[in-house]
Amino acid sequence: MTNGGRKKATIYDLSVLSGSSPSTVSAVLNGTWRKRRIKESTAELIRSLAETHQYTANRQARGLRSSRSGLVGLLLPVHDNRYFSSLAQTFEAHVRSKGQCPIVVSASRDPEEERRTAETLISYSIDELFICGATDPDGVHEVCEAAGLRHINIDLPGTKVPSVISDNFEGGRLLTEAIIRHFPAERPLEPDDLYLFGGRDDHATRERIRGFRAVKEELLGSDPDECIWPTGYAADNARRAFEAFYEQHGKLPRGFFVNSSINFEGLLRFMAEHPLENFTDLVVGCYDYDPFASFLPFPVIMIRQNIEGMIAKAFEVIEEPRASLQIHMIEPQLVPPRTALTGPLDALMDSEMPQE
Amino acid sequence: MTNGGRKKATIYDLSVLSGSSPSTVSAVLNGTWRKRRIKESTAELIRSLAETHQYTANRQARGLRSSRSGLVGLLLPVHDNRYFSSLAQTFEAHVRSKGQCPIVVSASRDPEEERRTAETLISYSIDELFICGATDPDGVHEVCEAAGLRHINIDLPGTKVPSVISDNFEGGRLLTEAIIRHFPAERPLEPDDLYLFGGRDDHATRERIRGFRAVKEELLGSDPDECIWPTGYAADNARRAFEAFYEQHGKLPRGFFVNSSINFEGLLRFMAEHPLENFTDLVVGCYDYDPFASFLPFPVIMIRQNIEGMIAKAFEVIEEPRASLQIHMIEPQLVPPRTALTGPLDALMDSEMPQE
DNA sequence: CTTTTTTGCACAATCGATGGTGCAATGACT
DNA sequence: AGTCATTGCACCATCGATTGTGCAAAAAAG
Repeated sequence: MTNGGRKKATIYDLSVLSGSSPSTVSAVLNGTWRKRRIKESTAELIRSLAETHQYTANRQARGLRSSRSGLVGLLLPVHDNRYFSSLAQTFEAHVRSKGQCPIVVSASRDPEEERRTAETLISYSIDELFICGATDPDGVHEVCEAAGLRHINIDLPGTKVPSVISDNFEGGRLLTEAIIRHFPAERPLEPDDLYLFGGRDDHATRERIRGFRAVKEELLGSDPDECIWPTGYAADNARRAFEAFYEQHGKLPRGFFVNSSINFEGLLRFMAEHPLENFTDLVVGCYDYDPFASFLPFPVIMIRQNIEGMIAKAFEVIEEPRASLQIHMIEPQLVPPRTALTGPLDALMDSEMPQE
Repeated sequence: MTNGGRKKATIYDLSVLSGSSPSTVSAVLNGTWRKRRIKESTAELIRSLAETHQYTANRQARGLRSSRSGLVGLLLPVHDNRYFSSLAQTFEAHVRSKGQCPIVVSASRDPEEERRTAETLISYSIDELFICGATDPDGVHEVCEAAGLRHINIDLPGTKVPSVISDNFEGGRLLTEAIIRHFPAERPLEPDDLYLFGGRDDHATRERIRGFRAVKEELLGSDPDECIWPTGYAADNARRAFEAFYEQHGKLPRGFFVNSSINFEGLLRFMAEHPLENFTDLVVGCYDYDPFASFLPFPVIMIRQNIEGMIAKAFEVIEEPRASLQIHMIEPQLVPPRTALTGPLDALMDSEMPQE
């Protein structure tokens, strides 16, 4: 270690070593030195000193002075789910490619927590905030607005700044239609055989339900209200809903529209406690994609939201100086059963060679 | 908005408004005011002003002064995977409960990227770093050491600071034994029917292989070298390995030990291109737990690493002033097929009530 | 009514980097 | 030789919060 082992070198250290002033050192190391007419040889000297002393700028100091931090925040409902973790992965790649540092935090779908978390991020002077799947996007907006922080909504729209979301109506339609058509013509699905479980009273769920009902009306001719069970996003709430249904009817519906992979986990929990034979005439549609779920022993039709598309669009829109207050819809994709799609990891993994 | 809409209030603003000095304001708002013998009524006044002006401390300024930031880092290989995203979720909860801000970043299992990422985090003066699944933990250690940053290894051990890892040998044994015993006595598994796929030359893989081989030797009497295929962690590498095997043998092995859920995705990719009938006499063991994988149409035995246990232990050890250079092993758990376990989300979701 | 103690707070340096401004030294030009 | 422009850099205030120190005013003690 060139360094004694402890404290990091500062521009003042390098200033002493190089015989230049701190401002010169600063200019050399942050790239503004040409503008300041620093001699090439001076710059060279300082750069080499920085190198040997492993200098890295203290970003808190820089951020304090410039009131920017190089941090870009992503506010998620939760981490532990393939949809949001893929979002995080993709977000990270985008932020890194701009030379900034991603900071991904979850707020449990709790409006209060969302605001507090945004406050915290703001106190670190983050440069931008991507608000994903927030229960109260406009609440978070106020916090950002008050701090003059650029932000954008993803996945669930707000009314104060632009949003980039999945086309949930169309996705709901696609998925519902695919479920219905998956049943053979000789044993067609009845209207009261197709239920929607999960989700809550948010924009995404409402739109999916709208698509669901439209297609049911269109293809099955009717659309009973009792086929909609919004159980919230917790897996265990969904499980209880399935249990309740099973108690009531002695069986499950033949067709399911499950509103998210988390709700789908509730179905697994139900299934773990009931014999497999009960699920031979079952088609599940899930609004989310998970590779393992796609291969379950009954037909699972999934919707994969276009994560790369949404993130890319969001970065595009957030850079626009005067973006119009608009909801950008990104088309999701229908995934037939037994399909293994590639994800954001596949872009990374090239570098990883088998050992030995 | 009490605030005009723009710049955040500072202690100087409050100092003017309250008629006290900035240092008094600071002391009141950071809790050290009793030590400084500030009058209760003064404190009260300042607190109420802070409230109405929505004051929040600028953490870059605080961090600069105190050379602490309140940020705690978690360095992951990747986000997009249930194991690591559960880790992130659990880590977040722990950090939050200490009143600090979690910052989770991934480094793609690339040693160079790992060091750079650690450097970046250090430049933000993070207070602690949890190094999870790093390809080169000791490389990251050097960076941390040079900056005087407390750190600890998780999941993959290093040699310079304490590590908290899964007991991979025991987990490997458990999983291998469960795979073997899952075959009925009348059609027992032959030694060359049980293969291990995935992983690379890291501590975890080596230990799992050691467990695998020990159990094979013990229960099946022999343990051919060609049954070990370390393909790296990329899904597509694993897929190619399965294809290659299939080419070569015209079938898959009857028993699989798959080294991670990411490798398991490679198996799915393989299966998507081959008829389902090929997989009737197949038992898969996977070193990772994923609820959907557990319900696949063939027996899937999984290992769930004790994430909560590992994180809790890591926080405990990292707080110890002079922790001994030790590898703490946390026992993983064998998960039989068709099991839906609860995860870190279940602790959160209570607050989420079904709507309507 | 002094002297001592306690109370309550203000002052000022500091953390590390940034960027506007000023000024000496050098070279160019008449 | 004298004027002017250019080069190359140093100086200093600043960002917002923290913290050691000092010192008046009030209270207690004598």
